[in-house]
Amino acid sequence: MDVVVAAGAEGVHLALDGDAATGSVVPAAQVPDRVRALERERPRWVWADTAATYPVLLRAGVRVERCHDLRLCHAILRHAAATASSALATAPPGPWDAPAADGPGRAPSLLDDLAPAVGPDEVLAEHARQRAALALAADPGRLRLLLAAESAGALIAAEMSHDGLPWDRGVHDRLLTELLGPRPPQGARPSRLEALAGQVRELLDAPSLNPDSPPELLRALRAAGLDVTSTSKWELAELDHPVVAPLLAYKRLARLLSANGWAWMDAWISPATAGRRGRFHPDYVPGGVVSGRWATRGGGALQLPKQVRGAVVPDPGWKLVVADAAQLEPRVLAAVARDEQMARAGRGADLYQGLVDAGVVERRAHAKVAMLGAMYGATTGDAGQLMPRLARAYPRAIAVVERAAQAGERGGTVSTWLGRTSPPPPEEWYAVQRRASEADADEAARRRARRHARDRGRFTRNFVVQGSAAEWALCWMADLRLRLRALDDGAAHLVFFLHDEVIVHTPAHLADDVAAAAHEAAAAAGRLLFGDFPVDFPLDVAVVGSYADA
DNA sequence: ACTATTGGCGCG
DNA sequence: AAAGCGCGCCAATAGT
Repeated sequence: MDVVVAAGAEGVHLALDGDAATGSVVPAAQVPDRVRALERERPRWVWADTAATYPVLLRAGVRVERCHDLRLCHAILRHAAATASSALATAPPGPWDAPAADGPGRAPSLLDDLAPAVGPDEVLAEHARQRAALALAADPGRLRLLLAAESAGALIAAEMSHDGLPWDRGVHDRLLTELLGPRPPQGARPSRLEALAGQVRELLDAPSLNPDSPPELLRALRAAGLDVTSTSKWELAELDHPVVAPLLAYKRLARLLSANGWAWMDAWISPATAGRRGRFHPDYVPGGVVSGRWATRGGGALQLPKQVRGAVVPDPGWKLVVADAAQLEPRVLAAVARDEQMARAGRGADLYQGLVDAGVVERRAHAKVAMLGAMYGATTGDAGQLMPRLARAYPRAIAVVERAAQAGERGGTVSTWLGRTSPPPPEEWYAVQRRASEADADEAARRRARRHARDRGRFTRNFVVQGSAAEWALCWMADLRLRLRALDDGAAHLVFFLHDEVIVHTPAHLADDVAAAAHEAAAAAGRLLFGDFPVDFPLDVAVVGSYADA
């Protein structure tokens, strides 16, 4: 059963089975109670924008099992090759093509969230357009699954933002103090950082140098006789000079301070209360990356450095279950390509070791660099050298990424396993190609065009793998969420997601059940996407009292 | 004084 | 200065 939810001038419309005639209009304040009551029938909630609507329900203590997010699904169907001829895809841009509005904090009420342009009639119309577009697809099952997974992801993102990642401010402060020195007054450098800056100035004989300024630092390095073209740590690490060690230490600590220092803690970590740690509330953006990966807005949740993960600590009596999928992308590639040989290499817990055992490469490190090179489009270095051996051992898998790269180089699009289609190149890209193919094009123009073409090829090559892996991860997480809801009293809940890794916050006595659920969900996601194709998705799972111990 | 870009680096 | 993809964020700097 579908229940369509849409805000109108007189109240919020709730229509059963997409039929406006059977619907009712209720004041916004009563919506959470009505949703709670209807949820007992386990409907699929159809609404314009989970990020706008669901936080309101969550704040009222209401959770739902399933939804269909029209905005996210519109974006997929609008660009999918499989629905390219639909009315939805061929219409001029409309309200559904607007980017996601701001995050969870923006929504004072259901009524205010949904612009009149997307009133009840328009919501019903869009739902109908999406059904019509799906009906047109040659293989609608996959797209249907993608839309369900994307929508489930939207629910999870809102729930995780609402619940927050448990965070111990005391541990965080101790970490910072040990590494940087005590918290300084506003604007001042912490003592340890200031000491390192002093050493750098001394060793470079540059008494007024600001080491945070790349141009200044580069000039000082060159004045000291060092042959560098940038101030990046890769280049600095090559040098043999006493300034290298303190400078790299400075950069590392300066980064920690600016990205995840005390100011960040004050801005992003809510205070602890009795028996409960503080919380980090990231603002996730499902579908925020073209490949289907999530992005975040503010807080940098997807870049939490290993340095501060010790501050992620469960509430007293609770545990963190940290689960990540081992070598997800190559396994997904094997499945997408139906490459049984490569899937066989991944039968154990370590696909890279599997390549060694199969005699494809001598060392595990080579297997890793070769696989990454195949998926990212490496042409030089170790990765480039190893490509022919990989292609000989796994021709089907390599053919998939090569075909994707060729499509991109020609300016075409590619699609993931479930049918998310890559964006076409920007107009500028075509202009560059046209210029190079004119009769009087010079060598520079042709080189430029070839470089653009290869850049595009690497993007589409990676898109099919990264995007299909993102689909597996969404299915995994959605399945795990349902298992957690069914577990005991439903207390265990997802608190973090990072592309191929999740963290569940759980009462300690349920931790083993949660770990088992994570494994079961991984197997279920593999079957859901790839049927009986024999590919494994093993997890590394740890039950810990700190994220640093995972 | 303000906004946009750049260099650099964190994560997968 | 990364080789080889995808992001977001910060401080400094360039541009207006």
